[in-house]
Amino acid sequence: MTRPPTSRDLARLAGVSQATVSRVLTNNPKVNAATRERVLQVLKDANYTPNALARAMKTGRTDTIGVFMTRVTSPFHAELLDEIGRVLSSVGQHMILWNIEHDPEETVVDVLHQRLVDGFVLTSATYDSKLHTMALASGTPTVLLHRGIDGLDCDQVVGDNWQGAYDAGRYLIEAGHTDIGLVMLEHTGNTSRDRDLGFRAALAEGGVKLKPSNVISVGVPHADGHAAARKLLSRKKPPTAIYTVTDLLAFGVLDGARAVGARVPDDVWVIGYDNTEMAAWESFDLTSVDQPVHAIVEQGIDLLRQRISDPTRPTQTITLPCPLAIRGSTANRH
Amino acid sequence: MTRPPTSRDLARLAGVSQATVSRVLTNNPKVNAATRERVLQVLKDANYTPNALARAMKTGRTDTIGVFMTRVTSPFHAELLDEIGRVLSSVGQHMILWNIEHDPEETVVDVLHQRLVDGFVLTSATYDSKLHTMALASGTPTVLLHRGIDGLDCDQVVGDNWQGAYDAGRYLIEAGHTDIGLVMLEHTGNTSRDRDLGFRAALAEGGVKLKPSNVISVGVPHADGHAAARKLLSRKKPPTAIYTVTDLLAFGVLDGARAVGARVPDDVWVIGYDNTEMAAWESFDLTSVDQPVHAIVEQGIDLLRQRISDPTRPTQTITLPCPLAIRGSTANRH
DNA sequence: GTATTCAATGAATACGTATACACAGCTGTT
DNA sequence: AACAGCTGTGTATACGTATTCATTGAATAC
Repeated sequence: MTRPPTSRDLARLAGVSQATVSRVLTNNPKVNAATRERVLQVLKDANYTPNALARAMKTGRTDTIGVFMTRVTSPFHAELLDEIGRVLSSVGQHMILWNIEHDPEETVVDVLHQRLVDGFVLTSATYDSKLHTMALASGTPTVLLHRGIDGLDCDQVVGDNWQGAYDAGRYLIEAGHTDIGLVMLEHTGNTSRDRDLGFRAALAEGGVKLKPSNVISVGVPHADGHAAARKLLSRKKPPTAIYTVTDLLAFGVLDGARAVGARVPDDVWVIGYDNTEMAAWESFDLTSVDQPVHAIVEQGIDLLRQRISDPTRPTQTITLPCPLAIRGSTANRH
Repeated sequence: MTRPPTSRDLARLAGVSQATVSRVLTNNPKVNAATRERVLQVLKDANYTPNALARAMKTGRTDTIGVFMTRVTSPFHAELLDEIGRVLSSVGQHMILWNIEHDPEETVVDVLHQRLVDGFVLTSATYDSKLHTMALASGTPTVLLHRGIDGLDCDQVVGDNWQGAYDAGRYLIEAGHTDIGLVMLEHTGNTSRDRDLGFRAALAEGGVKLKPSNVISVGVPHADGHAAARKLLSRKKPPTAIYTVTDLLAFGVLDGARAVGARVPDDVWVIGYDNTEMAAWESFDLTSVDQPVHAIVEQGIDLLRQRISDPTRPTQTITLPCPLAIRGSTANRH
């Protein structure tokens, strides 16, 4: 098959007009049942599929959602992407994926005008602030998943980072820890910040002071968690618990602990954030604050689709609870 | 901006015809230099971007590549996806991503006819044999990355799995191992098979017999590697080395070893395949056969683009060497 | 000075679909 | 018997761009 058949070709075959074929395709009720049957048979025989481009040009809808991500190789991001793919597929939408680390900014901005997609999913809003600004300015329906921006007039679905962090802190306090390490991200953003503030709030409420020397700001990679742990645990009097704002950093901390000979949880407890699948691996067996990925994505895509069908509805921010998943890295002390 | 400006709008503004605007956009040389300047200025002022759909319909090219993957959350696949995104972006192509685990088969087949993409990248050819059959039958330019299919008339770029596995086996033999475990995948496919056969060939050549009870076929997940290790290592006389056909399984094996108290590499050596970033983490410190992901993707996309511009050129299969990356999980014995 | 080439541009069309509009045939009401 | 309403269908058009064709004016060649 060199050239795929068009609706006009099939109309001729079925002995009807192109318009009627189109009506059958769009389930237009104004078609005689017998005619519809006949046309459907012809379509099936020809193995016909409408040209998505032509359809999109006419209707202005592409059934495609643009997804912006960073660091696909990071465990949590991979799970997020996987879930986005699952949900979009289940509602019959395609996904165009852009990695804002690789794509030059101009490309990204251009895409907004090209009408290639019906809407945008942004998962790393804080990484590139220009992105959501441009997205909103373009008028394209947009939803922020996982990372939100306070006060932005845009649909958002995020985990309750403050609460999750607070619960983690409270858990440590109740277990009697008083010398606690905090590994946070240097770059500022809602997510990281709340995972920091909530934790501090719990400690303060429990009357535990967080020593400035116990707070370490690092970059994203595993190696940074590793370095932080070495720094914290090679002290004469190391903290008895370390909380990190991502699982990836926690994995690094666990490795760092191993490197300096500190036993987990006997010598030091470790808590991460995200509750990735890997946290359950025996190597890590990591207590972690769970992000309800499925619910975040499901509700986010739902908001997005609502906005696509009705751009005037008021924006909504949904915050979902993040329960603590307790594992061996914080086994109860005796 | 409710409706993005069209080339016709801008033509009016610039005092030229729509055709001239189009000529400027496509770098058609038959435009007066002064006119071109004037039009370009107007385009810039209006922040104009051509409608990608209309352009695609006219030219038959979408500048979009369709990528089919499975298990994005698997470390190697995530790295592969990341690299594909990087390379496509660098050549100005968009990426539509389908996860063939989530997308119903009919959807996948439909997409082939919709002309949404200029070409396909298949990264899990063996997982769903219908996919490449359909892709090729549709006449859409297609390249198989990472997983190839013997004798298929289709561009392919794969690592030399047989050689990589052979080298791994040879490395163990030369270190004096004689009781060796093999953890392979149950489902058949070129990749997994060659990673099996090459390894066996090395052992045979070295005069080492692979006990049937030392060969374990499992599924994909980490947990399966874990179970395999427990089975192998809880024997009265466990093997002194275990080779697995993926890093993910090797991570599971390392965890399993830890669970039964076997020390790595003192009691047992472990070798994986893929050389994922995680293999270098201290938790694992895994010796692994390296897959040249960057080269695979780079050359694969290159083949694909060549085929898009000239569909008649003969297909090509490129096989790239896979060197062994040696780490602590196989520290030299003394 | 006329004929011929050529550069630059506009007018018109096509890509494949969805849909507004027109119209034919039929039913049912008065 | 005439008219309004309804159903089903075809004709024509529009979406926004790229491109063929025709046209114009200028420049070159004799």
